[in-house]
Amino acid sequence: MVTIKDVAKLADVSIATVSRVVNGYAHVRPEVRDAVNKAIDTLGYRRNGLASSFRTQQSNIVGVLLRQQRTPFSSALAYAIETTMFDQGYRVLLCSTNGDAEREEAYLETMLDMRVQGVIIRPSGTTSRTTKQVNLLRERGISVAFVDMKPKIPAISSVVCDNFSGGYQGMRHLIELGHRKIGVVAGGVAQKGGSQDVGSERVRGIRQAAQDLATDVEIIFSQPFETASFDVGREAGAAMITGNPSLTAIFGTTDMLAIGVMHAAHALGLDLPRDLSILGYDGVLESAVTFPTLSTIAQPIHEMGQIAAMTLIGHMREASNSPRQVVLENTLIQRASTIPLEN
Amino acid sequence: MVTIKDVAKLADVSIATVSRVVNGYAHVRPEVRDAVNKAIDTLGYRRNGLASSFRTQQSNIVGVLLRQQRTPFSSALAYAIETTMFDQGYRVLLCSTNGDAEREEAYLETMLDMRVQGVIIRPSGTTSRTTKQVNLLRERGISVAFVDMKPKIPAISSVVCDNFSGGYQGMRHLIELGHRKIGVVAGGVAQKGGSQDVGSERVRGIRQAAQDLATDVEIIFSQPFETASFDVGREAGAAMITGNPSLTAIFGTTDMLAIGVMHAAHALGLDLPRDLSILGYDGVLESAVTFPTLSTIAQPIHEMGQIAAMTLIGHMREASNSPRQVVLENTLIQRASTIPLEN
DNA sequence: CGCTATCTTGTAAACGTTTTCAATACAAGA
DNA sequence: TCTTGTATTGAAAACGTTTACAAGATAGCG
Repeated sequence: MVTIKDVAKLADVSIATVSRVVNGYAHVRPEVRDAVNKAIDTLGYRRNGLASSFRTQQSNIVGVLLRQQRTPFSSALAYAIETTMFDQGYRVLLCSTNGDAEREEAYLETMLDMRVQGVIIRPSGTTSRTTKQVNLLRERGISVAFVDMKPKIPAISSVVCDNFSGGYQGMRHLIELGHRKIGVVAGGVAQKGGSQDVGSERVRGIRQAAQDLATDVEIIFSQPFETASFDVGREAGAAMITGNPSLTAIFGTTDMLAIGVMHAAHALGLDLPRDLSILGYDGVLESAVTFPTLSTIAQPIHEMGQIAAMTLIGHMREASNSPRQVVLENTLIQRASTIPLEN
Repeated sequence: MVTIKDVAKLADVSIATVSRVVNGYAHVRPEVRDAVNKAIDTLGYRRNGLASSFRTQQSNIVGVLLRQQRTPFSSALAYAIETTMFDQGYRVLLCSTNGDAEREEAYLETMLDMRVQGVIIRPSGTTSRTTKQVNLLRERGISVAFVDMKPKIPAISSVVCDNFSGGYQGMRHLIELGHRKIGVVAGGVAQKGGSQDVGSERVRGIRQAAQDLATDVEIIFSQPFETASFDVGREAGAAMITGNPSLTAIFGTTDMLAIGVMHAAHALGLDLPRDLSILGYDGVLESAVTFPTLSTIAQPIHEMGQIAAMTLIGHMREASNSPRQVVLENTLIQRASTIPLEN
């Protein structure tokens, strides 16, 4: 393996000069620079990143810890973060833990080991473990940012969507369409009672909208599910529809949930959207391909990832940057699954 | 930051001994070992991974280069690779390039810089660039494995599905159901004429099955699309259905394509699956949530990722391992979208 | 021409670890 | 007791870079 020394020898300069050329520093005579570059080309020299990372104690790597289950949302978010980081010269160590404590532990060690410059965490609902992890990271001077969940410790930057407002908007949409008897299949709700999780927030928004906007609205809630999968949606949807035949709309607090409900409705022979309006939440790819296409409260997933990445980078580059809490708005995408109530 | 020296001083041993303890080598007296461990705990010492990676020139990181567009398939594959690698003690540098040459270049440099131990590549159809990249990697002694595409260079291990057989199976399924006039919306076909790409293979299988299994089958092919998205499927599906009203089945060579076709059919007022059977290919999550649920030729995505990872690890640990070409079978998942032809 | 400021370059010292080599201690066998 | 082999340990040399410091060269200025 050809090292800086070989280049120095061939170009007849010192290794310091080669290093300066490689790193693009000023104060190198053009002839010398050219000679060095020629030597580099001749030998096919390539800086040993392990050595330079070691020397500078900078890895240019950031960890992305995705605790929640692998979902379309997660992967879209990861992708947004990765590309943004890439453009800023950072590389991403992706850590999908599925909430497995052991795996988290190991990943955290890797990150510490690699001296990652920063970490973006999408925490799951339960945060006791998270807090400990975050403290460990910050003790070592590693910047941390949260995405999709507000931290309990306010000293940490975060980027979240306003799930309360999103729930509110969704409910308003349904009410404005004339629906008065509305089912809500709620998922993504932390079981430990932490009320900051996205699911609970959405439900809060839904409640508030019902209270604000119409006196005659009746909401039927499913039990609050922790997981928000297609299967959960299908089962809860089936139960809800058969148990409450007079429902005219169902709001799933997740697209996958809503899609599950849609299937249940189909299976029960309902004609969608005529017999039942269905509204989702997330705006993931899948919501665009259902039949009928799913109206949904869309999250700006890409923007979330982007802003989270840029925020973290801000902290990494300037440790004194004060933390900031970014809240993004969700927006209703009206597609075919929600229609006005026929009287 | 506390280093091995601090530990050595506190435990009153040499740094060599500390290193031995940290790395779990034999030949350390139990008392000494305990003393060192105590010192480590007291000081909160943690090995500097950058330093040890540098010293050993081993990063324990593998690159995963996903060239093709971000799709459910891609992310499922990435996840499978990541978890397998994790279990084997490796970490993954995820490189989504979307086929952007500049991005690929930069990622490749990062990988070389970081001295990744190996790289898994899912190449896109066009392989001229790939070949150059692979050579560059191998020159530096970095193991390479392909996933989802056979390499032109046979010296490289690969894991692929038998797309020919998959196409064949799909066609057989439709023929056995009695369909004789079948549309094929073909995507994922490399434009450069390389016939080894998955799309072309599937089409070959389809052709062969038609030839083998029935004399009276008529196939209407769409143009071969490079992308295999929902939108492409919808448009091609609409054109195909309106242009050939007597079709009784359509085979999309990708789930997203088939889902697009399904939408087109819905939009044209067809009653699915009665009026038209639709078959997909991939077995991604989305195929299970359509209405009607999509019959599909499922790829063992997780297994592919897993085997690719293990194969690469094999090469990394034992450079003399001879390359192997693994071919996995696709299997038909019959759901609701394909039904026997009513006479 | 001499002085000073600025450019350019090289020397050498880190960075924190792993690992080779040699030295010591100790136990077992003769 | 002497020898020999083995277990345990430490000293010191890497690994390839970056960078502080110093020194020499050059240019600008009076």
